[in-house]
Amino acid sequence: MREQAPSPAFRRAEPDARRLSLIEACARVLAKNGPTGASVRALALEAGVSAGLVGHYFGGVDALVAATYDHVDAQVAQALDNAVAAAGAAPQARLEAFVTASFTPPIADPALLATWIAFWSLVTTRKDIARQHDEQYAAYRARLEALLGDCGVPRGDQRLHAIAVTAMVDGLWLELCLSPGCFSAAEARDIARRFLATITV
Amino acid sequence: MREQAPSPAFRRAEPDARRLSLIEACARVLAKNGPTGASVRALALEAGVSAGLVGHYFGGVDALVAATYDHVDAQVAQALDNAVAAAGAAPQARLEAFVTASFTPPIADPALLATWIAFWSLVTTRKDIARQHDEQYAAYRARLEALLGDCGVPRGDQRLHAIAVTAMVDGLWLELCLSPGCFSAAEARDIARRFLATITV
DNA sequence: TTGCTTGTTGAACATTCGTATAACAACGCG
DNA sequence: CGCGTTGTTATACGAATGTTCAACAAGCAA
Repeated sequence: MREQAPSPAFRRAEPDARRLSLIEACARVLAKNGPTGASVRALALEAGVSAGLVGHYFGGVDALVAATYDHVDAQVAQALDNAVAAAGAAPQARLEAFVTASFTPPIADPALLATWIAFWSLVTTRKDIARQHDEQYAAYRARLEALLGDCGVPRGDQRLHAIAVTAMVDGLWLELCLSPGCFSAAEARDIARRFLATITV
Repeated sequence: MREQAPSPAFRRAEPDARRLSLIEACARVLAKNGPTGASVRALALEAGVSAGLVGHYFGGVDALVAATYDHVDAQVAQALDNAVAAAGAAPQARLEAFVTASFTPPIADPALLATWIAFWSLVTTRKDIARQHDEQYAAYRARLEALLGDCGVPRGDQRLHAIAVTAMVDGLWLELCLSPGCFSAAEARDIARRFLATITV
């Protein structure tokens, strides 16, 4: 009878896997305790690792928050693409699906908002993060412009209309997360649909 | 020859005046260093008082941030009212002035955004602050509903239209502060004006 | 002037923070 | 099997944090 195999005190992980677990832990901590509670130690505890690893992989909390934003943004983009794909081939339906998906559970989630707010709070202070924000925001608008183009919106009008639609969606999404009782997701969808109708007619 | 009059080591202030100086200091610190840099000591240093006073008047940073939000929000409301008053008597012009004023310097200011973000970061965590947010947001929408009503928008449509306009303004204002290079304040005004035209026609 | 009230300070406290570093151990490789 | 690499931990350290509290002094009243 052998002694019980000594369970490893820790396991090595693929760098990407470890990074991901820290990113997911960061999202959870931000959602639960807000930016104030996102200390190196709290993040490491949530991820089940030692505090040193945060510095080892990201060098600081700010970079981890930026990486978390990037990761969550990619998930949102994926969800939006799925919604568009599920909408079929009609350009109007695809555009509408893209826009209204922001008010459906995977995306309209106060937990996501926490990551967004933590990221926004860094935009003013750090120039590199401001650039990251510009890029990811431009990518969102570019996808929207393409969908608008498919609906027959002239190229010259696409930019401003994309800015308008983005603003509308962001504003509705923000308020839907901040005070869910004020209006419903269905109402947000209605508002967005009516606004799109004024553009793509 | 008398000795130099000993300059007071500190001066007593009216409670309200002291509170106000702390609030203004909080707004400056938030704009400069973000929510992370808004510690009790940093705030007291900026206000030129000892750290103990923050606790004495507000009990903590959170309450001070909430008071700062309240103060800045009142200033914004004042600026909006001024814009409406300066627009004359025509309901359409008054509504347009109310909406587009958000994209003009006193309001469209990244320094203001810092206070907003710090406040938003507390909404999810603290219930009392969530209530404060709901109230101030409802007040904004109520003013907007009144202006919409003056423009002939039926009472039954006012609520949803006010939500829509608020979302549009918030989204444009947010993005204008976060990445000022993406589009101009004049373009934001154009977008808002066109959207209002689809409502009040 | 004298005394009282209380706004204000400054120091002390226990925590918590970020970071650096030495020791450790998991895992691939020979 | 044993070795070396390096991901990981644990510890330690100084700095910064929030909070408390006794002592002080500004300003008013008598």
